[in-house]
Amino acid sequence: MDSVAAQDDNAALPGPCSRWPAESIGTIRQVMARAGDKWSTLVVATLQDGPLRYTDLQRAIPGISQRMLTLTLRQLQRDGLVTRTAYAEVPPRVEYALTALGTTLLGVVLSLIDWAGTHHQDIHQNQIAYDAAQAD
Amino acid sequence: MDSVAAQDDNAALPGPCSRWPAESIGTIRQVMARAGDKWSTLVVATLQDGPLRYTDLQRAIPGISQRMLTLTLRQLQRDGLVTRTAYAEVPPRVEYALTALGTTLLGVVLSLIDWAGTHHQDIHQNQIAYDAAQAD
DNA sequence: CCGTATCCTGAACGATACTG
DNA sequence: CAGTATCGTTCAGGATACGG
Repeated sequence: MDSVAAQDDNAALPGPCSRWPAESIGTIRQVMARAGDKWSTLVVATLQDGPLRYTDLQRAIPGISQRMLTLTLRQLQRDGLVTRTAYAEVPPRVEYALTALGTTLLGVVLSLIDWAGTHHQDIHQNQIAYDAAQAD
Repeated sequence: MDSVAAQDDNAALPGPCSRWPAESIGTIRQVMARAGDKWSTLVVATLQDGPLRYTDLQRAIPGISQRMLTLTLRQLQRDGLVTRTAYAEVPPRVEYALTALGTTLLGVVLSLIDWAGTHHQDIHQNQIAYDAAQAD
């Protein structure tokens, strides 16, 4: 098992003259580590229409490795964002689903994805323009 | 300078689909690399009230290194999310500000931060419960 | 079918030193 | 003041192989 880096830096940082309340930095960072993680985001978004099995998730998310899928699911489960339900059958079946909390995150994630779809073309053009300007 | 890895994944994201259109994965990943990055997020959020100078940003964001601040600003600038304005004065002054596009991202980012503030306590409790269950 | 265990590489990041 | 250049480390994450 890899290190999971679940460190709790909710404690205040020593930085008096910050615009950001120092304690919120840790909070934001913690949330970003989950809500901003590309695999977590994709898994949450993929579960939006209902429970899915491990293999279904793997097929639904091209490019994810077994390792990262398992790791991501464990994190989400630990955070209470998804549930894992194993059915004692043959062959074995395991289903993952969003919790109520996970569903609240889904809203935010979908906003992000929506923003992506709306603006990625603009961004791409900006990048081309910027790179062209640098080439001078 | 670090590699910038500006890979080109095209195709628009049409809308919610039960399975992920493979071509949208790249798009999402690209956006996540910006909108989900902790430093980018913090910089954008810090610029919400108006333009700031390099040093101000550094003070406003505890824990960011010079290197990452510069790198993050360059990325955001390249994506057309922030502007860089240098005034030919003595001493030199450079101001960074959100573009219109950057402001649209700000909304999403603030949602994310809001979600963080609302639920991080729950998440923390879930983690404790999960860890306790594992300890058996 | 649903994972876990191990190895390994390259990218991210911080620290430090230097410049216009 | 506002960066750039370089180095060293850490670690995320892919590939692979194996177990329940």
